[in-house]
Amino acid sequence: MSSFAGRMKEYSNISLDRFDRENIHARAYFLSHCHKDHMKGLKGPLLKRKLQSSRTVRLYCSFVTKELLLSNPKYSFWEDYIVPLELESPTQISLVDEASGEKEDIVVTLLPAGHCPGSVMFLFEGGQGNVLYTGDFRLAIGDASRIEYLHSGSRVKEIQSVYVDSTFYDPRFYQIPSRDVCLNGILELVRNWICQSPYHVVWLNCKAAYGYEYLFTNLGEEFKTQIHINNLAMFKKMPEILNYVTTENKTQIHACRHPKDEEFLQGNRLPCGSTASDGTPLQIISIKPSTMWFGERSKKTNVIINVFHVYLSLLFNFIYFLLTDSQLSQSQSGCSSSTRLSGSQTPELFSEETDEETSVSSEGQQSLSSSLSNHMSQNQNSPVSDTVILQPGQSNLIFTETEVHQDMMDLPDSQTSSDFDIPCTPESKIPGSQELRELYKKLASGEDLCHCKTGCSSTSQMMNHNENA
DNA sequence: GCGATCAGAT
DNA sequence: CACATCTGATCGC
Repeated sequence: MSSFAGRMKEYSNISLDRFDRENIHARAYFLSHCHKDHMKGLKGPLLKRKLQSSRTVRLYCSFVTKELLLSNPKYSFWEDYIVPLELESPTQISLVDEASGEKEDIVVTLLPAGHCPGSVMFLFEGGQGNVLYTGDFRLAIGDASRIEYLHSGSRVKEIQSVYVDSTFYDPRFYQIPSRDVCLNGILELVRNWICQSPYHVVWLNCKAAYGYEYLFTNLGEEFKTQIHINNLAMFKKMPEILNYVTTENKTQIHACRHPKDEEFLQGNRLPCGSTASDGTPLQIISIKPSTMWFGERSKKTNVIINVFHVYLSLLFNFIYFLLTDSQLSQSQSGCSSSTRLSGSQTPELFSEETDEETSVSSEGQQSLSSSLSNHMSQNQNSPVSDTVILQPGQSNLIFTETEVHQDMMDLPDSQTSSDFDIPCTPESKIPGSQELRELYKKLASGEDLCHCKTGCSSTSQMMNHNENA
């Protein structure tokens, strides 16, 4: 769950993905995507009243997010207060204090985040520098380098702070399979199941509101069918999705939901209630698309497939791309800067120093060697800082998820602080701190990293077959 | 009767 | 315990 309080230090009079408490008084609201844990407060009466009394405050999001939001009647009061923005189209926004008339202009650019339909990252440019808020995102290697608005000419823009989804900021999530690998695995699995008889059906156990659409469209296209879902309202203006979904239940592929869907499955029934008309019991394979391939121990789910988030090695790649390269271009272009890169050009991410003062974003000069592991430990009875500076210069990395894992760099040799074990991705291993160190050095030296194994088509790599299934 | 918060669940 | 929710109990207005 997102633990981000809603405000960024550079532009503190706007709120993102949080709309409760103090955020109500922001001069503008930004919604990165339409998942509930990023919408806290968004249907609250306090916010509703604020909208009616303000002449200037608006909610900014993508067109698709607006459509998804308004398809839920609980949010229909937003209709007149949403300003949808095109992707990759810098837009100037005036942030007005209605009491004093004081005004600040910023330019915002929406960048596709690859997390679910309509999901974006926000790039803000203004008097307090360039700031990137990623929301939840799932990019592949190389994607960031293709985003025009992260560049200025041939160089990467200097980014003051990155507010980043850190859900999988943990060595145990070093590798998770790519979307393509997952999709191909599902296609193969579904093909081998539904070809057996008309009574062999597939149930996709989709927990979140959005994010499975690429599954629906690909399955629909591959098997020339539609996928049964509970209702179509949210996709009514998205024909490219609507073509592949239906509310009629005569299909072999279902993604329907019911509060008691587990009970339905016990009785060989789908959550939509459908059974074979001639009384033949359905053979149901249940597939759970989730980032958490290990979370289901209840015998109910046959196969778990992962979706949604970026994973650690890619996160490093992304952060490296943003932070180091912009610093590099800064020094190369001779811009005024107090920054100097060390000889190796390798940030001391894994320094053993214990200088606490480097942890929080202080003004002015910062140490070249702020330690990541320091920020992971709860010494001095203080809460874990969600700000980590891992870069020479002024760039900050700020996590927006629940908590930063305590034992980030402590595996596997000195496994002391972990209260529980998370199984590794099937057939991948946990990288030790030495391996991570080397990975980071490779990233810093600009080596191209590709994690595709040759011939990695095996579905077993991504699927966790439950023995009781 | 609604919202906020929390425990418990998948 | 993590995902992204959803449901139900309890408390306060």
